[in-house]
Amino acid sequence: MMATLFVSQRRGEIPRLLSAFPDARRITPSQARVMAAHGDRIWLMADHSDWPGLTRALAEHGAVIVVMSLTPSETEALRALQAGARGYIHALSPVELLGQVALVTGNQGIWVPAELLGRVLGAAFNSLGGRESLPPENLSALTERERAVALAVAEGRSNKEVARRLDITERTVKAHLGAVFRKLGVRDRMQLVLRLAKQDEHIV
Amino acid sequence: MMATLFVSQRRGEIPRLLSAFPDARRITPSQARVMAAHGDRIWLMADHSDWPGLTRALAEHGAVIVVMSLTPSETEALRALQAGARGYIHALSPVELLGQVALVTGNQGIWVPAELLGRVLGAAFNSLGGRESLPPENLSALTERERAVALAVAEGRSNKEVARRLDITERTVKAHLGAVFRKLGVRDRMQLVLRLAKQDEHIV
DNA sequence: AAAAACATTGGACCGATGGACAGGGTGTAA
DNA sequence: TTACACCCTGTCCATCGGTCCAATGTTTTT
Repeated sequence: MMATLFVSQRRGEIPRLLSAFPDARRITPSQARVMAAHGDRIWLMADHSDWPGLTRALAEHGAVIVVMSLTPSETEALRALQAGARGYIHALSPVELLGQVALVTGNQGIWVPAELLGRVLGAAFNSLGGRESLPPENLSALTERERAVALAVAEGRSNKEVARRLDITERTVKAHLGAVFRKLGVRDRMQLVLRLAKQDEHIV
Repeated sequence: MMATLFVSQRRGEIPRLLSAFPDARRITPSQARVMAAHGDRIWLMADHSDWPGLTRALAEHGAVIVVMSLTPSETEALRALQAGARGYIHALSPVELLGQVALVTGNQGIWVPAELLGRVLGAAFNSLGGRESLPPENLSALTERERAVALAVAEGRSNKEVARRLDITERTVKAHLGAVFRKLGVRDRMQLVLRLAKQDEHIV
Protein backbone atom coordinates (compact mmCIF):
# COMPACT_ATOMS: atom_id res chain seq x y z
CA MET A 1 0.00 0.00 0.00
CA MET A 2 0.84 3.69 -0.08
CA ALA A 3 1.44 3.47 -3.79
CA THR A 4 2.63 6.43 -5.80
CA LEU A 5 0.28 7.01 -8.70
CA PHE A 6 0.42 9.43 -11.56
CA VAL A 7 -3.03 10.22 -12.89
CA SER A 8 -3.24 11.63 -16.38
CA GLN A 9 -5.24 11.15 -19.52
CA ARG A 10 -2.35 11.72 -21.83
CA ARG A 11 0.66 9.57 -21.77
CA GLY A 12 3.36 12.15 -21.34
CA GLU A 13 5.47 13.32 -18.43
CA ILE A 14 5.90 9.95 -16.83
CA PRO A 15 9.69 9.88 -17.10
CA ARG A 16 9.93 12.93 -14.88
CA LEU A 17 7.84 11.34 -12.16
CA LEU A 18 9.63 8.06 -12.53
CA SER A 19 13.01 9.61 -11.96
CA ALA A 20 11.74 11.11 -8.72
CA PHE A 21 9.65 8.11 -7.66
CA PRO A 22 10.91 4.93 -9.27
CA ASP A 23 7.95 2.85 -8.19
CA ALA A 24 5.29 5.19 -9.51
CA ARG A 25 2.67 3.97 -11.95
CA ARG A 26 0.56 5.89 -14.41
CA ILE A 27 -3.18 5.36 -14.45
CA THR A 28 -6.14 7.08 -16.06
CA PRO A 29 -8.67 9.19 -14.16
CA SER A 30 -11.32 6.49 -14.46
CA GLN A 31 -8.93 3.89 -13.14
CA ALA A 32 -8.06 6.17 -10.25
CA ARG A 33 -11.63 6.32 -9.05
CA VAL A 34 -11.76 2.63 -8.35
CA MET A 35 -8.26 1.94 -7.14
CA ALA A 36 -7.80 4.84 -4.76
CA ALA A 37 -6.47 3.62 -1.45
CA HIS A 38 -5.88 5.33 1.84
CA GLY A 39 -2.39 6.73 2.05
CA ASP A 40 -1.71 6.65 -1.67
CA ARG A 41 0.40 9.48 -2.98
CA ILE A 42 -1.35 10.71 -6.07
CA TRP A 43 0.03 13.17 -8.58
CA LEU A 44 -2.93 14.34 -10.58
CA MET A 45 -2.64 16.23 -13.82
CA ALA A 46 -5.26 18.95 -14.18
CA ASP A 47 -5.67 18.05 -17.81
CA HIS A 48 -9.25 16.87 -17.92
CA SER A 49 -12.50 18.58 -17.08
CA ASP A 50 -13.44 16.83 -13.87
CA TRP A 51 -10.12 16.86 -12.05
CA PRO A 52 -11.63 18.73 -9.08
CA GLY A 53 -14.31 16.08 -8.68
CA LEU A 54 -11.76 13.33 -8.97
CA THR A 55 -9.54 15.08 -6.45
CA ARG A 56 -12.40 15.35 -4.03
CA ALA A 57 -13.30 11.70 -4.41
CA LEU A 58 -9.75 10.50 -3.92
CA ALA A 59 -9.17 12.85 -1.00
CA GLU A 60 -12.16 11.39 0.78
CA HIS A 61 -10.53 8.02 0.49
CA GLY A 62 -7.58 9.36 2.42
CA ALA A 63 -5.19 9.74 -0.47
CA VAL A 64 -2.55 12.45 -0.50
CA ILE A 65 -3.05 14.43 -3.66
CA VAL A 66 -0.85 16.89 -5.47
CA VAL A 67 -2.42 18.60 -8.44
CA MET A 68 -0.07 19.42 -11.29
CA SER A 69 -0.82 22.02 -13.89
CA LEU A 70 0.94 23.25 -16.96
CA THR A 71 -0.63 26.66 -16.49
CA PRO A 72 -0.74 27.40 -12.76
CA SER A 73 -3.00 30.11 -11.47
CA GLU A 74 -4.21 31.11 -8.06
CA THR A 75 -7.81 30.25 -8.83
CA GLU A 76 -6.81 26.82 -10.01
CA ALA A 77 -4.66 26.43 -6.92
CA LEU A 78 -7.60 27.29 -4.73
CA ARG A 79 -9.82 24.91 -6.61
CA ALA A 80 -7.29 22.17 -6.06
CA LEU A 81 -6.85 22.83 -2.35
CA GLN A 82 -10.55 23.16 -1.78
CA ALA A 83 -11.09 19.86 -3.47
CA GLY A 84 -8.81 18.33 -0.89
CA ALA A 85 -5.46 18.39 -2.61
CA ARG A 86 -2.52 19.00 -0.34
CA GLY A 87 -0.25 20.39 -2.99
CA TYR A 88 -0.35 22.34 -6.23
CA ILE A 89 2.64 22.76 -8.48
CA HIS A 90 3.79 23.37 -11.98
CA ALA A 91 3.81 20.15 -13.93
CA LEU A 92 7.30 20.76 -15.19
CA SER A 93 8.86 21.39 -11.81
CA PRO A 94 12.38 20.07 -11.30
CA VAL A 95 12.71 16.62 -9.83
CA GLU A 96 14.24 17.72 -6.55
CA LEU A 97 11.28 20.02 -5.99
CA LEU A 98 8.93 17.11 -6.51
CA GLY A 99 10.73 15.25 -3.76
CA GLN A 100 10.36 18.19 -1.45
CA VAL A 101 6.69 18.48 -2.25
CA ALA A 102 6.23 14.78 -1.58
CA LEU A 103 7.90 15.16 1.79
CA VAL A 104 5.79 18.13 2.75
CA THR A 105 2.46 16.80 1.59
CA GLY A 106 3.16 13.37 2.99
CA ASN A 107 3.36 14.94 6.42
CA GLN A 108 0.07 16.80 6.45
CA GLY A 109 1.71 19.89 5.02
CA ILE A 110 0.43 22.18 2.31
CA TRP A 111 2.53 23.01 -0.69
CA VAL A 112 1.77 25.96 -2.87
CA PRO A 113 4.22 27.92 -4.99
CA ALA A 114 5.42 30.94 -3.04
CA GLU A 115 4.27 33.45 -5.65
CA LEU A 116 0.74 32.08 -5.58
CA LEU A 117 0.66 31.86 -1.82
CA GLY A 118 0.86 35.59 -1.38
CA ARG A 119 -2.14 36.25 -3.58
CA VAL A 120 -4.14 33.46 -2.04
CA LEU A 121 -3.55 34.77 1.45
CA GLY A 122 -4.36 38.30 0.43
CA ALA A 123 -7.64 37.21 -1.02
CA ALA A 124 -8.51 35.18 2.03
CA PHE A 125 -7.65 38.00 4.37
CA ASN A 126 -10.05 40.41 2.74
CA SER A 127 -13.01 38.16 3.15
CA LEU A 128 -12.61 37.13 6.77
CA GLY A 129 -13.80 39.11 9.69
CA GLY A 130 -12.57 37.51 12.78
CA ARG A 131 -13.64 35.12 15.45
CA GLU A 132 -12.20 33.01 18.15
CA SER A 133 -12.23 29.32 18.87
CA LEU A 134 -10.53 26.36 20.38
CA PRO A 135 -9.66 25.03 23.76
CA PRO A 136 -6.82 25.58 26.12
CA GLU A 137 -7.67 23.94 29.45
CA ASN A 138 -7.17 21.42 32.10
CA LEU A 139 -5.64 19.01 29.71
CA SER A 140 -2.60 18.85 31.95
CA ALA A 141 -3.99 15.78 33.64
CA LEU A 142 -3.87 13.93 30.36
CA THR A 143 -0.98 12.11 28.80
CA GLU A 144 0.55 13.23 25.53
CA ARG A 145 -1.49 10.84 23.43
CA GLU A 146 -4.67 11.41 25.33
CA ARG A 147 -4.34 15.15 24.84
CA ALA A 148 -3.73 14.71 21.14
CA VAL A 149 -6.85 12.59 20.83
CA ALA A 150 -8.91 14.95 22.97
CA LEU A 151 -7.94 17.99 20.92
CA ALA A 152 -8.70 16.25 17.67
CA VAL A 153 -12.07 15.11 18.93
CA ALA A 154 -12.76 18.62 20.20
CA GLU A 155 -12.32 19.78 16.63
CA GLY A 156 -15.14 17.52 15.58
CA ARG A 157 -13.06 14.69 14.16
CA SER A 158 -14.45 11.18 14.14
CA ASN A 159 -12.53 8.33 15.72
CA LYS A 160 -11.57 7.15 12.29
CA GLU A 161 -10.20 10.53 11.31
CA VAL A 162 -8.25 10.84 14.53
CA ALA A 163 -6.81 7.40 13.92
CA ARG A 164 -5.66 8.44 10.48
CA ARG A 165 -4.14 11.67 11.74
CA LEU A 166 -2.17 10.02 14.53
CA ASP A 167 -1.46 6.94 12.45
CA ILE A 168 -2.91 4.48 14.96
CA THR A 169 -5.90 2.17 14.83
CA GLU A 170 -9.38 3.29 15.64
CA ARG A 171 -9.29 0.87 18.53
CA THR A 172 -6.42 2.76 20.14
CA VAL A 173 -8.24 6.04 19.68
CA LYS A 174 -11.11 4.56 21.61
CA ALA A 175 -8.78 3.48 24.37
CA HIS A 176 -7.25 6.94 24.75
CA LEU A 177 -10.63 8.56 24.49
CA GLY A 178 -12.00 6.36 27.21
CA ALA A 179 -9.17 7.50 29.46
CA VAL A 180 -9.92 11.11 28.59
CA PHE A 181 -13.57 10.70 29.50
CA ARG A 182 -12.66 9.10 32.80
CA LYS A 183 -10.03 11.71 33.75
CA LEU A 184 -12.14 14.71 32.78
CA GLY A 185 -15.31 13.20 34.16
CA VAL A 186 -17.39 13.49 31.02
CA ARG A 187 -19.70 10.90 29.49
CA ASP A 188 -19.07 11.25 25.81
CA ARG A 189 -17.38 13.32 23.15
CA MET A 190 -20.25 15.74 23.06
CA GLN A 191 -19.75 16.70 26.68
CA LEU A 192 -16.04 16.91 26.05
CA VAL A 193 -16.54 19.47 23.32
CA LEU A 194 -18.88 21.52 25.47
CA ARG A 195 -16.47 21.36 28.39
CA LEU A 196 -13.53 22.57 26.36
CA ALA A 197 -15.56 25.23 24.60
CA LYS A 198 -16.81 26.57 27.92
CA GLN A 199 -13.40 26.78 29.56
CA ASP A 200 -12.22 28.55 26.48
CA GLU A 201 -14.20 31.68 27.21
CA HIS A 202 -12.76 32.26 30.66
CA ILE A 203 -9.16 32.10 29.63
CA VAL A 204 -8.62 33.69 26.24
CA MET B 1 23.56 28.09 12.40
CA MET B 2 19.99 26.95 11.89
CA ALA B 3 19.23 27.18 15.57
CA THR B 4 15.87 26.19 16.97
CA LEU B 5 14.46 29.00 19.06
CA PHE B 6 11.35 29.22 21.17
CA VAL B 7 10.13 32.79 21.48
CA SER B 8 7.81 33.54 24.35
CA GLN B 9 7.36 36.11 27.02
CA ARG B 10 6.21 33.70 29.62
CA ARG B 11 8.34 30.87 30.79
CA GLY B 12 5.95 27.95 30.33
CA GLU B 13 5.68 25.17 27.75
CA ILE B 14 9.37 24.87 27.11
CA PRO B 15 9.58 21.21 28.14
CA ARG B 16 7.22 20.31 25.32
CA LEU B 17 9.43 21.96 22.75
CA LEU B 18 12.56 20.54 24.30
CA SER B 19 11.31 17.01 24.11
CA ALA B 20 10.73 17.52 20.40
CA PHE B 21 13.85 19.57 19.77
CA PRO B 22 16.50 18.88 22.41
CA ASP B 23 18.76 21.71 21.30
CA ALA B 24 16.09 24.39 21.36
CA ARG B 25 16.52 27.51 23.44
CA ARG B 26 13.97 29.89 24.81
CA ILE B 27 14.38 33.60 24.20
CA THR B 28 12.22 36.67 24.65
CA PRO B 29 10.66 38.62 21.77
CA SER B 30 13.11 41.47 22.20
CA GLN B 31 16.03 39.10 22.15
CA ALA B 32 14.65 37.50 19.01
CA ARG B 33 14.75 40.76 17.08
CA VAL B 34 18.51 41.03 17.34
CA MET B 35 19.59 37.44 17.11
CA ALA B 36 17.45 36.27 14.22
CA ALA B 37 19.56 34.44 11.67
CA HIS B 38 18.82 33.10 8.24
CA GLY B 39 17.61 29.55 8.42
CA ASP B 40 16.70 29.60 12.07
CA ARG B 41 13.65 27.56 13.03
CA ILE B 42 11.59 29.80 15.24
CA TRP B 43 8.56 28.76 17.29
CA LEU B 44 6.81 31.94 18.21
CA MET B 45 4.12 32.13 20.83
CA ALA B 46 1.35 34.55 19.90
CA ASP B 47 1.20 35.72 23.48
CA HIS B 48 2.24 39.34 23.12
CA SER B 49 0.77 42.21 21.19
CA ASP B 50 3.30 42.63 18.42
CA TRP B 51 3.82 39.04 17.38
CA PRO B 52 2.81 39.80 13.79
CA GLY B 53 5.41 42.52 13.55
CA LEU B 54 8.04 40.30 15.06
CA THR B 55 7.10 37.51 12.72
CA ARG B 56 7.42 39.80 9.74
CA ALA B 57 10.81 41.03 10.88
CA LEU B 58 12.18 37.57 11.48
CA ALA B 59 10.75 36.24 8.23
CA GLU B 60 12.55 38.93 6.30
CA HIS B 61 15.75 37.67 7.82
CA GLY B 62 15.07 34.30 6.29
CA ALA B 63 13.95 32.49 9.40
CA VAL B 64 11.39 29.70 9.27
CA ILE B 65 8.63 30.69 11.64
CA VAL B 66 5.83 28.72 13.20
CA VAL B 67 3.32 30.70 15.20
CA MET B 68 1.79 28.92 18.18
CA SER B 69 -1.46 29.92 19.77
CA LEU B 70 -3.49 28.72 22.69
CA THR B 71 -6.65 29.93 20.99
CA PRO B 72 -6.31 29.24 17.28
CA SER B 73 -8.59 31.00 14.86
CA GLU B 74 -8.67 31.40 11.13
CA THR B 75 -8.06 35.12 11.30
CA GLU B 76 -5.08 34.65 13.52
CA ALA B 77 -3.82 31.95 11.18
CA LEU B 78 -4.14 34.32 8.26
CA ARG B 79 -2.38 37.05 10.19
CA ALA B 80 0.46 34.68 10.92
CA LEU B 81 0.82 33.46 7.35
CA GLN B 82 0.58 36.92 5.92
CA ALA B 83 3.29 38.04 8.28
CA GLY B 84 5.50 35.42 6.73
CA ALA B 85 5.05 32.48 9.07
CA ARG B 86 5.13 29.09 7.41
CA GLY B 87 3.17 27.33 10.09
CA TYR B 88 0.41 27.95 12.59
CA ILE B 89 -0.58 25.46 15.24
CA HIS B 90 -2.16 24.92 18.59
CA ALA B 91 0.39 25.53 21.32
CA LEU B 92 -0.54 22.31 23.07
CA SER B 93 -0.10 20.10 20.07
CA PRO B 94 1.50 16.73 20.70
CA VAL B 95 5.23 16.44 20.29
CA GLU B 96 5.06 14.24 17.25
CA LEU B 97 2.94 16.81 15.50
CA LEU B 98 5.55 19.44 16.24
CA GLY B 99 8.14 17.28 14.55
CA GLN B 100 5.90 16.91 11.56
CA VAL B 101 5.35 20.64 11.40
CA ALA B 102 9.09 21.22 11.62
CA LEU B 103 9.64 18.84 8.75
CA VAL B 104 6.99 20.44 6.59
CA THR B 105 7.89 24.04 7.25
CA GLY B 106 11.58 23.33 6.94
CA ASN B 107 10.95 22.20 3.38
CA GLN B 108 9.11 25.22 2.08
CA GLY B 109 5.78 23.72 3.08
CA ILE B 110 2.87 25.40 4.76
CA TRP B 111 1.31 23.97 7.86
CA VAL B 112 -2.14 24.97 9.00
CA PRO B 113 -4.59 22.90 11.04
CA ALA B 114 -6.93 21.13 8.67
CA GLU B 115 -10.10 22.59 10.14
CA LEU B 116 -8.80 26.12 9.75
CA LEU B 117 -7.57 25.42 6.27
CA GLY B 118 -11.06 24.64 5.08
CA ARG B 119 -12.45 27.95 6.26
CA VAL B 120 -9.51 29.91 4.97
CA LEU B 121 -9.80 28.34 1.57
CA GLY B 122 -13.53 28.86 1.48
CA ALA B 123 -13.09 32.51 2.19
CA ALA B 124 -10.35 32.89 -0.35
CA PHE B 125 -12.33 31.04 -2.94
CA ASN B 126 -15.32 33.31 -2.61
CA SER B 127 -13.28 36.48 -2.82
CA LEU B 128 -11.67 35.33 -6.04
CA GLY B 129 -14.94 34.95 -7.85
CA GLY B 130 -15.26 31.22 -7.53
CA ARG B 131 -18.95 30.71 -7.09
CA GLU B 132 -20.75 28.77 -4.38
CA SER B 133 -19.31 26.71 -1.59
CA LEU B 134 -19.79 26.80 2.15
CA PRO B 135 -23.09 27.87 3.66
CA PRO B 136 -22.77 30.97 5.90
CA GLU B 137 -26.03 30.02 7.57
CA ASN B 138 -27.53 30.92 10.87
CA LEU B 139 -30.54 29.33 12.41
CA SER B 140 -33.05 31.55 10.63
CA ALA B 141 -33.24 29.10 7.77
CA LEU B 142 -34.64 26.47 10.10
CA THR B 143 -38.24 25.89 11.04
CA GLU B 144 -39.46 26.24 14.60
CA ARG B 145 -39.10 22.57 15.44
CA GLU B 146 -35.84 22.18 13.63
CA ARG B 147 -34.40 25.06 15.58
CA ALA B 148 -35.63 23.62 18.86
CA VAL B 149 -34.00 20.30 18.08
CA ALA B 150 -30.80 21.93 16.91
CA LEU B 151 -30.48 23.99 20.07
CA ALA B 152 -31.15 21.01 22.30
CA VAL B 153 -28.57 18.96 20.47
CA ALA B 154 -26.15 21.85 20.76
CA GLU B 155 -26.48 21.54 24.51
CA GLY B 156 -25.24 18.01 24.30
CA ARG B 157 -28.60 16.25 24.54
CA SER B 158 -29.04 12.87 22.95
CA ASN B 159 -31.84 12.20 20.50
CA LYS B 160 -33.72 10.38 23.22
CA GLU B 161 -33.42 13.32 25.61
CA VAL B 162 -34.52 15.77 22.97
CA ALA B 163 -37.49 13.56 22.20
CA ARG B 164 -38.53 13.58 25.84
CA ARG B 165 -38.11 17.33 26.15
CA LEU B 166 -40.17 18.09 23.05
CA ASP B 167 -42.57 15.23 23.73
CA ILE B 168 -42.13 13.61 20.36
CA THR B 169 -40.65 10.29 19.29
CA GLU B 170 -36.98 9.78 18.77
CA ARG B 171 -37.73 9.13 15.13
CA THR B 172 -39.13 12.61 14.71
CA VAL B 173 -36.08 14.09 16.33
CA LYS B 174 -34.00 12.31 13.75
CA ALA B 175 -36.16 13.68 10.98
CA HIS B 176 -35.79 17.26 12.17
CA LEU B 177 -32.12 16.77 12.82
CA GLY B 178 -31.61 15.39 9.35
CA ALA B 179 -33.23 18.51 7.95
CA VAL B 180 -30.97 20.65 10.12
CA PHE B 181 -27.87 18.88 8.86
CA ARG B 182 -28.97 19.32 5.28
CA LYS B 183 -29.88 22.99 5.64
CA LEU B 184 -26.75 23.94 7.53
CA GLY B 185 -24.50 21.75 5.45
CA VAL B 186 -23.00 19.81 8.33
CA ARG B 187 -22.53 16.08 8.46
CA ASP B 188 -23.31 15.26 12.07
CA ARG B 189 -24.26 16.66 15.47
CA MET B 190 -20.65 17.23 16.36
CA GLN B 191 -20.16 19.66 13.51
CA LEU B 192 -23.43 21.28 14.42
CA VAL B 193 -22.23 21.92 17.96
CA LEU B 194 -19.00 23.43 16.73
CA ARG B 195 -20.84 25.57 14.23
CA LEU B 196 -23.26 26.94 16.79
CA ALA B 197 -20.58 27.36 19.42
CA LYS B 198 -18.59 29.60 17.11
CA GLN B 199 -21.36 32.01 16.33
CA ASP B 200 -23.72 31.65 19.22
CA GLU B 201 -24.97 35.19 19.04
CA HIS B 202 -28.06 33.72 17.46
CA ILE B 203 -28.77 31.43 20.35
CA VAL B 204 -31.05 32.16 23.29
C1' DA C 1 14.18 -5.42 40.58
C1' DA C 2 9.51 -4.71 41.17
C1' DA C 3 5.65 -1.85 40.40
C1' DA C 4 3.21 1.45 38.03
C1' DA C 5 2.03 4.04 34.13
C1' DC C 6 1.81 4.39 29.27
C1' DA C 7 0.92 3.19 24.23
C1' DT C 8 -0.83 -0.05 21.33
C1' DT C 9 -4.07 -3.49 19.51
C1' DG C 10 -7.58 -7.34 19.42
C1' DG C 11 -12.49 -9.07 19.93
C1' DA C 12 -17.04 -8.53 21.23
C1' DC C 13 -21.12 -6.22 22.61
C1' DC C 14 -24.82 -2.91 22.17
C1' DG C 15 -26.80 1.54 22.29
C1' DA C 16 -26.73 5.83 19.51
C1' DT C 17 -26.76 7.83 15.19
C1' DG C 18 -28.03 9.03 10.52
C1' DG C 19 -29.70 7.89 5.94
C1' DA C 20 -33.18 5.61 2.73
C1' DC C 21 -37.75 4.68 1.83
C1' DA C 22 -42.67 5.59 3.04
C1' DG C 23 -46.00 7.25 4.62
C1' DG C 24 -50.02 10.17 7.40
C1' DG C 25 -52.02 14.82 9.25
C1' DT C 26 -52.41 20.02 9.32
C1' DG C 27 -52.44 24.49 7.68
C1' DT C 28 -51.83 28.12 4.18
C1' DA C 29 -50.99 30.10 -0.37
C1' DA C 30 -51.83 29.83 -5.34
C1' DT D 1 -58.92 22.42 -5.16
C1' DT D 2 -54.33 21.79 -5.64
C1' DA D 3 -49.92 22.50 -4.20
C1' DC D 4 -46.71 23.09 -0.76
C1' DA D 5 -44.43 23.44 3.57
C1' DC D 6 -44.43 21.80 8.01
C1' DC D 7 -44.97 18.29 11.61
C1' DC D 8 -45.20 13.68 13.00
C1' DT D 9 -44.34 8.61 12.71
C1' DG D 10 -42.84 3.97 11.00
C1' DT D 11 -39.18 0.18 9.40
C1' DC D 12 -34.75 -1.16 7.85
C1' DC D 13 -29.92 -0.90 7.92
C1' DA D 14 -25.06 0.52 7.89
C1' DT D 15 -22.09 2.75 10.63
C1' DC D 16 -20.31 5.07 14.69
C1' DG D 17 -19.33 5.39 19.69
C1' DG D 18 -18.34 3.72 24.12
C1' DT D 19 -17.38 -0.01 27.21
C1' DC D 20 -15.98 -4.65 28.66
C1' DC D 21 -13.07 -8.49 28.27
C1' DA D 22 -8.33 -8.99 27.46
C1' DA D 23 -2.90 -8.88 25.83
C1' DT D 24 2.01 -7.14 24.70
C1' DG D 25 5.86 -4.11 24.89
C1' DT D 26 8.03 0.16 26.54
C1' DT D 27 9.09 3.74 29.82
C1' DT D 28 9.07 5.68 34.28
C1' DT D 29 8.79 5.49 39.12
C1' DT D 30 9.49 3.46 43.43
